[in-house]
Amino acid sequence: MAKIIPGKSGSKKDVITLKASTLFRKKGFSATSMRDIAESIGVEAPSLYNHIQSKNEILKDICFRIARLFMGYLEEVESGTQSNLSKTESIIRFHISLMTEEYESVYIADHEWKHLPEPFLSDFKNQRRNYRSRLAAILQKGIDDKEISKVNSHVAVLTILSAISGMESWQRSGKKIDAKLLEEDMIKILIEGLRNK
Amino acid sequence: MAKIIPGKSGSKKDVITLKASTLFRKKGFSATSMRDIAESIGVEAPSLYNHIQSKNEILKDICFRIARLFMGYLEEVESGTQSNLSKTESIIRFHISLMTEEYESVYIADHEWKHLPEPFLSDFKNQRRNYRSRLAAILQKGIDDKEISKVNSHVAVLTILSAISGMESWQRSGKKIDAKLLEEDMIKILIEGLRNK
DNA sequence: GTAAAAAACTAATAAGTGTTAGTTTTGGAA
DNA sequence: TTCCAAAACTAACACTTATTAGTTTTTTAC
Repeated sequence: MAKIIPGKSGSKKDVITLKASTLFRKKGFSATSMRDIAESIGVEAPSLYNHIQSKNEILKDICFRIARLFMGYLEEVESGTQSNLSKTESIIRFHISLMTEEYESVYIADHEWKHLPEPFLSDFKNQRRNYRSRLAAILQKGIDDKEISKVNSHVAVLTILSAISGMESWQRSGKKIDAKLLEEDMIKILIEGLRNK
Repeated sequence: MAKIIPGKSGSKKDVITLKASTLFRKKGFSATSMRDIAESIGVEAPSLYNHIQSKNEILKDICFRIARLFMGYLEEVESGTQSNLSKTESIIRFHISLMTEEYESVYIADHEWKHLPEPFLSDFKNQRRNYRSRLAAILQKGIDDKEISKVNSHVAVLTILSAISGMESWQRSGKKIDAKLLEEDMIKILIEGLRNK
């Protein structure tokens, strides 16, 4: 009866992914059923299978799209010529902006990836590890140049990424704080915390 | 056949809660079945109901115990006479130490509370909000005293709590970094990021 | 050693899971 | 109008879910 109408979002698969993202973020991947997703679109559950292969595929698509975005930007920054502290700031800003623009997907890639089936789980974890150690390498260079204060670079990466990832709890909570202010204050705390004095 | 043997942990209910915590953290609350919990103890699922009321009760116990610990420490600090930056540091240190000592439970209280059934969900969210705004109040006083740099206090709270909450991903990853080093470096970044210059 | 209480067991329930099969409806092109 | 493919539908599958009922085993207390 009802029909999946692709909006500006693109294909019907995209509509499903979008609606599923909202639910995965709100209730978690495991607690979200295919019937939940179908209902939020206004369709019966089996109809979804005309457009997707499985529930897992939706999760996989979300996680790897986000991973690709982050990895792409990291590569851009790596080949740049700015100082390492400034490279770090660029990456933090990218994380924050992606978090504000696509926080449902970013949240899922951050918190629900553990439900990926193999071999995607291993692949994702590798990409994650790779990303973090390359970010740590940038920080380490900054530390060696005495531009960044002497801390364990992996701890610094952890601190940065976690701080940003927690933005989602603000995103949900009704935007009492202006997005730009949030970004600037968070940058201030993190960058001043890292800067060598 | 097998029997639930209460170790040093206390009652049999405590054993169940402990084993459940490990699974809830590893697989998530929804993806963990009562059979999973039972198996990890070496017992059949229905036997668990001699000691607990429901799966939800386990989650409730975990979340509220952690909430009580944090709230208790906050009250202690609030009534202290140290500077506000130093109060903040105490609280950060408490968070970090609880995270290293009881990271499974802390992780669950941090990430799985959304699966609490009403009215516990509302109660928990209220406590959470209350805790955060009281922590923000401490920071605000520090800002007014020009001891802490001028940032939005709620953003600062968010940054601090999220940074610490991310420690769990290190906890899991095989402790390559020494716990004390992690604590000191994280404190360094956060406190130097907050200190007024 | 025996009685009572605690805690395990098996069997079963009703509801929910992702997904498939087979069928009907829909929308666009000829 | 007719035809065809896309995409919806209903019915059903095999399985898993939390939990209950009823029973047997184990532990505790005397």
